[in-house]
Amino acid sequence: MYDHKSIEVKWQKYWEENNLFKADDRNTTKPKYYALDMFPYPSGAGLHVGHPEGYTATDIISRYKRMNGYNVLHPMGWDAFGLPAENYAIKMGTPPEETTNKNIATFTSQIKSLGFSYDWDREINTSSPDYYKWTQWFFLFLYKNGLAYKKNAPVNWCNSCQTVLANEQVVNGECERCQSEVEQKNMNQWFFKITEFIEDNGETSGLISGLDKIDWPESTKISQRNWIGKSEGAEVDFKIDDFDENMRVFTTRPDTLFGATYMVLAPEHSLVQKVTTEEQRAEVEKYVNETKKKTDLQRQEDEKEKTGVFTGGYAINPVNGEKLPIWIADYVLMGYGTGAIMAVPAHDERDHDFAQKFGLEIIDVIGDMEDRFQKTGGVMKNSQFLDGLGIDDAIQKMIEWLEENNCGERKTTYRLRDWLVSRQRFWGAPIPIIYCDDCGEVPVPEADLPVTLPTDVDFKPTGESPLVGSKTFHDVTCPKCNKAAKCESDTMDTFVCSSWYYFRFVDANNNQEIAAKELLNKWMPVDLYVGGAEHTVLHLLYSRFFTKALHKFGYISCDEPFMKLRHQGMILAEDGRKMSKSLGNVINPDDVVNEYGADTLRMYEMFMGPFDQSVSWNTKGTEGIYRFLQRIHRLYEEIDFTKCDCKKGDCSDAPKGMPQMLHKTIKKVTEDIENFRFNTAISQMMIFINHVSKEGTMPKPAAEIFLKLLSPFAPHIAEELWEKIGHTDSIGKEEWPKYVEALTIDDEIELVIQVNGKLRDKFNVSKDIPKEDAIAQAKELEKIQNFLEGKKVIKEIFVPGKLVNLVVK
RNA sequence: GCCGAAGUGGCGGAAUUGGUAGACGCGCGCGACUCAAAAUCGCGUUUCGCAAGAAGUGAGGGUUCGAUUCCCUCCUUCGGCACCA
Repeated sequence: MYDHKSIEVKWQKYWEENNLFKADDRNTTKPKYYALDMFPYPSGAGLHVGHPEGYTATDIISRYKRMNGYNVLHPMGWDAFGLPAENYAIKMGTPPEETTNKNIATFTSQIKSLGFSYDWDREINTSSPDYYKWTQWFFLFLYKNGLAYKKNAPVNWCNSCQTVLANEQVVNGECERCQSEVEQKNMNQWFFKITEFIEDNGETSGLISGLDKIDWPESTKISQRNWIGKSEGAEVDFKIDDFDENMRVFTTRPDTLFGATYMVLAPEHSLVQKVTTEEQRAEVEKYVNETKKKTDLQRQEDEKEKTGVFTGGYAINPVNGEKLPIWIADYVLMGYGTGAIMAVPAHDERDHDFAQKFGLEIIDVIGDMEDRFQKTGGVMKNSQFLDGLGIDDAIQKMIEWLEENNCGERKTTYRLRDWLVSRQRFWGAPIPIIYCDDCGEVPVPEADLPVTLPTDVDFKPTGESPLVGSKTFHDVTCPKCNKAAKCESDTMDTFVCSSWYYFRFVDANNNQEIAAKELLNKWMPVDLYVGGAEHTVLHLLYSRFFTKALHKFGYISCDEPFMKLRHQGMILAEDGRKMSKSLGNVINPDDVVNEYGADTLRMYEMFMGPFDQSVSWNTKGTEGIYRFLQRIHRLYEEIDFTKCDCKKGDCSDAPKGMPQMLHKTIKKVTEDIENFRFNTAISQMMIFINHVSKEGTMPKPAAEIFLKLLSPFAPHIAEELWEKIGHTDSIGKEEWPKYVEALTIDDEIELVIQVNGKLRDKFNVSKDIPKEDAIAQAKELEKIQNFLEGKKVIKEIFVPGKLVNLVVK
């Protein structure tokens, strides 16, 4: 009987006691393989069935790679800082540390019950001082190299969470966490200079070009490129009429400069006051104030209808001296380009809408276009020295002209801004900076790290970090002059902690350095990284930035962290909706493990559908897998190997199609694992077992090979049956089976006969049948003759080993 | 609006250097075993049709001896971005 409970406990214990999954730091002969999961946030809800999907995939690969002779690093840890634990503290008074540790304990036992081959000696927890000491070290590393700086800046402020958010955490003008409206607020905040690495930086490949050398889903790369948002064009100076001052604009279409008919400033632009005339002042101020009150969300709601006000001022077009009225409008954003534009209503859709609404002039400067707003096709007109040129040539010529005449220059602009990392929260890594009245901003000396979180804290949010209220934390002495000073009271965005954790795994217990250099160079980069697609921009972009920073300053030799990336699809509830507590449709992995076992859960999640696709859970499907495992178990109990009469280890002399079935299975499973097609690997194993059941016999070598193929997917039952058929050591130590290509091809094939491309008949024949014989035999067939009657065969097509197609008329 | 992914039986899905559409699993039907049930095993299961046969991979066209696969037009769903000049 297949007793999954006792089997799974038995082998998990065996693996642990025999230290089977330790990555070997000292081995120099085996090639290394670093297989990494996105480490989870240990939430109070416990493990979700979505977690083991990715974990099973990396576990299959890890076990497979070990059997192929690799030295595998496969670690797990906890992304443990974050708001939920702190919010719980606010509500219930329980310290976040306590909540977090409790959740970690739950996650640990849940994950361990699934039999993943993690090297638990390297377990990390971002909220432990042993870890965040190095997060703080990383901050100082960036600071010392000019990549971390403080500035007063308008920031996204969530009034409900009482903290600043990164641009990436603002979704539709709302806080991604609590969905309350996000306000703009000026605050003094820490930033990381991610923009330094957009383009190649010395020897270090940039965030854009680096994408070309990594094996990631194309859609993820495109998202990253879009997020970076590179635009090439020019900045152009327009003289302001009556003032000795320039208004600088950014444009990607300098070719359309002769078509500019008005100018627009963002309402927050510093020139607004200056250019506004007395007659227009009241109206302008009213508009500016209205805009200030509007949140991003409201601005988006108004998207359809353009609004704006004429300032009364004029600017001079540098190419033709035209006087252009200067307007203010909120469709021009202060945060992008220069916060000012030249408007070309003939060739920009937004400017066109605006000009139509306010009756402004529209001058066409490109003819023969399919779409006037597209940058394709067309010939310049009404543009003096550009007339007759194509758009691309005109852009180049105009930029040259601007540069020669000192009124503009070539310019590339990016959407990506520097990363704002300050958070006014408690449950995060404290920023290791001290403010001294005499010495100013002083980094905490490395020897004094970690700056630990205090315990005398009131968690109620005040708009300042709860750390401000802690006497023990806040009051310190200046490391330079020893006078009384204040410690920075903000903590770091939790994304900082999770952007470098994969470096820590290579040397997780080192208390001298972030990780020993030789181990960084031994294990990095990560060979395979698996996790949800929701981290497409944030986490992955930040991690790449950190890697590039370390590379640039000589700490590591790779400049991309994750060579191969795969996303798992989402697992939906049986009803096709997202699993959620409120809908009551959540599947708890513990229940599945309890009822059917870890092997069933693992295999079912791999069998559900293509790995990267969302699929609905189906309880009947888990039963199907359970039945499959029971069937295997029964087969191995009942089968009598003494009946097997083949002598060779690869079963090439076994009877009844067994060699082909076996070698096809080895080939299919091997290739499917390599290509992340776990669902079809499993179906091939089912085909194999169906075949064997039908035959009622299986040669022993085939039985052994099959268990090896099964072992990465369902390791517990594989170990158990491996023992049952007489082995004393772990199946994980075996070598991965090899297939013989010639044995994967059946001697006899089913030759398909088509008439006019339609299947009419088929017959079994040797795979090597020559064309003439095949066609002659096909024509003999009764069914085929019926179709040929009274007609003429005008063409005969033969695909060796596959089909004959007779074209008749 | 833009970018991306995807549309195949009752369901999840398989098959793409163009070559038997529906592998494998679920569900369902029939049968065997059983006093009975469960489990298990066997057979069947795209639709219409008694059959021969016909239709069929979101819709419509095209290329081809042959298209789920390639090309064009369109529709739908999901995911991401969103006044980025």
